[in-house]
Amino acid sequence: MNLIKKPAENARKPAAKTAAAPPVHEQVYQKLRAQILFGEMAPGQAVTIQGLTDSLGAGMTPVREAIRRLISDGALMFQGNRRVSVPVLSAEDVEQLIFVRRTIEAELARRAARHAPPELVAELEQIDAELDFAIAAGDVSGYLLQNYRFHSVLYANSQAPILAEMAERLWLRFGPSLRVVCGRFGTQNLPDRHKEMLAALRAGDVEGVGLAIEQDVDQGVQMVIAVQAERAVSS
Amino acid sequence: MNLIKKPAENARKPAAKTAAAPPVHEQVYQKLRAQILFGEMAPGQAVTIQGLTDSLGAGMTPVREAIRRLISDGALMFQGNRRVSVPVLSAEDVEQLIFVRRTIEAELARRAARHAPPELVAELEQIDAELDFAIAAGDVSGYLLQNYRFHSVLYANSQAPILAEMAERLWLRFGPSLRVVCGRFGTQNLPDRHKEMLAALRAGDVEGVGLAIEQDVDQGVQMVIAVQAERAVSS
DNA sequence: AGCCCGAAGATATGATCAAATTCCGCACTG
DNA sequence: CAGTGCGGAATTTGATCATATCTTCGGGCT
Repeated sequence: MNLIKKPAENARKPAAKTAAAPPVHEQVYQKLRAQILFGEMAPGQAVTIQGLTDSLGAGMTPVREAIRRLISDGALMFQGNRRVSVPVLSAEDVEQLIFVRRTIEAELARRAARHAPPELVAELEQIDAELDFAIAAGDVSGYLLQNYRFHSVLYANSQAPILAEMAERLWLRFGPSLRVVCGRFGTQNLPDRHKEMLAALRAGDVEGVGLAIEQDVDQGVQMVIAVQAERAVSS
Repeated sequence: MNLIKKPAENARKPAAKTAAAPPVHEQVYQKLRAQILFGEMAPGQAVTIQGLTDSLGAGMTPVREAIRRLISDGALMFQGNRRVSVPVLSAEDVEQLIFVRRTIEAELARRAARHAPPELVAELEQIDAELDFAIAAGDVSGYLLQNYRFHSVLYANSQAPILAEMAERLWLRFGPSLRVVCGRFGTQNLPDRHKEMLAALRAGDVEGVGLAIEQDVDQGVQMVIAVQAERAVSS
């Protein structure tokens, strides 16, 4: 058997309730999720279980579970013959996704706007400022992170957890493509409607908030479509 | 590394390629999915891994993966302390779900209507006939199955796989509650808008098809809400 | 009532089996 | 003689299971 006894000395948990570490499969899921969401994985890239077991230092069962969840999320794709990869969005995919994103995210924005506490407005302004800073600095990762946070925080305050979760899933599908867009256009040329949205939010203009978010979604997706078109020409 | 190299004799499998059985975790997923979709599991019912490993005769790894997928689908719920159960829909849940269902399913119906081959119409008529038969016979399981098939076949022909998949997920959330509704009202009092929808489909009335499906969804959800209200009173 | 202990169940690992892709050498053809 | 395609072994990776450890829950004892 194994001669080396495994280091069990960390087994002594302090008597205080130290937030009970989340299970490994959850940690793996969150890590992979972040990697996909922020474009650390390219569309089409292959994902192997064994590769992740040692890059993340986890056993295969937790990695397996995380991958299944991400496939169900649409963040990864099962390629028939038991291979897994990061999906490449087709024009049809984008067309369907934009429909749902517009509907759901606009609704979430309206709901958040309907009872937005002042602290929420302040937090969003803070995030948007950091976003502008990242754009000015040409910091692609920072841009992707803050842009995500802006929407995510807004939706988390819409009192509609199911819709918010659906929106998060949709963002997961766009993550890899968004990174490609940034690589192509740089951060300078990525307009958003956050300022308009914040103005409407301060004014209590619920419909205006929804409209601004809808246009924001549109603009983001337009960039993806533009890059797709370029790719199609060069192929 | 392991110093003992195992011989690794290659046992050549018989050449009979008999339809390549799907992996166990997929089979388990499909079975559980069907059980939830057709109301064989009650809302609130606890689900244990070990219970499934022997009721389905599978190992725990495949069962685990199937459960994670279903949790991600919203068909099961992770109860914080490592327990898993069939979710109970709250009034807020239903309110959010109805919004998405109306939007997505109406859109799917319109897309299917836009290029519906005659065979599709025939197939839907066939299914609707079987549905009526199940209603007349008071066959709850048959009703749930055929009602699901009616929508599922329609959406599968909408040339929008991503939207169709989202619709399937939404149906999974309603499955357990629908069974409860049938138990409460019987099959006799479950009106649908399938006849109107088929008429519009035959007439090529795209908007009419969308409207009929929207009303069909509404009616189904109204029943769920009604039962919820009853429960709330009795609690 | 509070505490301890045992049982049931969940999490995680590593081993083992199976499949698929890759790679390499060989023969065949132009 | 060189290039090309084919077949099979070797390697890589996925799938499944058996097992060990840890958590949580509930019952019984003080």
